[in-house]
Amino acid sequence: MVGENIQRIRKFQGITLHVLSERSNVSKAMLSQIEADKVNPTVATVWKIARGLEVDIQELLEGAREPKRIFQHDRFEDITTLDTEADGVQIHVLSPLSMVGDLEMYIIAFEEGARLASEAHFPKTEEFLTVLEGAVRVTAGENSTDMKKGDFITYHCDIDHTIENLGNTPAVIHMVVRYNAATGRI
Amino acid sequence: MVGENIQRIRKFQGITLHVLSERSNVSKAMLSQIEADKVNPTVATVWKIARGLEVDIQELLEGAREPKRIFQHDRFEDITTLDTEADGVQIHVLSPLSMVGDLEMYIIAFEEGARLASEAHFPKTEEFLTVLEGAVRVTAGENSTDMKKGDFITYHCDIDHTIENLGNTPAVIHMVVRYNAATGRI
DNA sequence: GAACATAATTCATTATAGTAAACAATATGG
DNA sequence: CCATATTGTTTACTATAATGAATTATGTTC
Repeated sequence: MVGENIQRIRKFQGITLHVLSERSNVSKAMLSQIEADKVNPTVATVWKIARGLEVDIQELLEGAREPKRIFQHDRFEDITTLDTEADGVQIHVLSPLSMVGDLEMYIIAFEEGARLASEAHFPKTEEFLTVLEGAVRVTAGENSTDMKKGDFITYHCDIDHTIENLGNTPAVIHMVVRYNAATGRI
Repeated sequence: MVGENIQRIRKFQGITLHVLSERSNVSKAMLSQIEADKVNPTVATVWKIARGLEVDIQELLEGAREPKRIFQHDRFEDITTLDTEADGVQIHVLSPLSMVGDLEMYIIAFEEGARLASEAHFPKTEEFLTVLEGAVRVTAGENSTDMKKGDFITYHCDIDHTIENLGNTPAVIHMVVRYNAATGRI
């Protein structure tokens, strides 16, 4: 997976293994083997390659998931049994009452460990979430994503979803909820 | 650096090297050496550790990384977003290109004295502005309002309008623009 | 402070990441 | 065609990542 990303970016930039080797100080033999997924590079090597390609290391690691990711069952149970509804979560409604059911905007603050669980909204409802401070984990269905300050995510929320602050500092997010009342939008 | 992050998160979770070793399938000897920065782990090993800690691998590799933007509709997919800067105004586009002309979201940073002037948008276009840091003055037509951190305003912007930072500190706002394209929506 | 338990570090060994150099494959030109 | 670069792969070797077992440190309880 890492190899595919490296090769894709290298080919896109139109540079050879030799050039990338010079720019990254990684031998072209190693680059060849990494791209062919024959070896298991160290983080230091991937760092060098990322610098040589002038991309962020996450660009190279994206999609590089471990084959089998299993949910830790004990932890999952812990989370589901917590009854922290609006406990440690402060919701600040920005949008006026006239917009309820249309387009709603909030500032939401999470204390350490706080979580906000939402049941499925009406069909085609979308949420737009921007992290203003700290970090949160957003889980919608089976998908789960960790986000930091400055990160943005949008997702359909016609399934149950949760937002939780796993860090050791308060987290603040900006949330926009749009209720797509049978609009013909994409 | 990776070692520091791993140890910090492990200590925060209150688990031992032995437990993390079981959860990650990485020997505690290796974990010890990685935390002490005595070795140079492979990405596969760091992946296993990240899974054991239930964090994203970027959490472990990060020093200070650029904010990442995620666009998730039904599944995770990447988007391209634009960043423009001119005259002390930095515009950070959050929403994906697929939403242009529909619902757009931005983080906009103003240096001291900077101002952003917008011509009239299409009819019935609305803007929703939240001040995240500092203070700004919003002028639409003859109306003018001063806003500070935490304030929220919504206004129709089918006339020229400007946003300016009159203070002596940088200002940051969150902006939502909705183009009401003759929809039957309220 | 001896005895016990638990946590983290070192030690000895194996597996493999990483390199330089040789090799193979693909052009480009005369 | 042959010669000569240019690009990517394979080989031979060295450095070191990774492991399990032994060792040292850190508590706890009697």
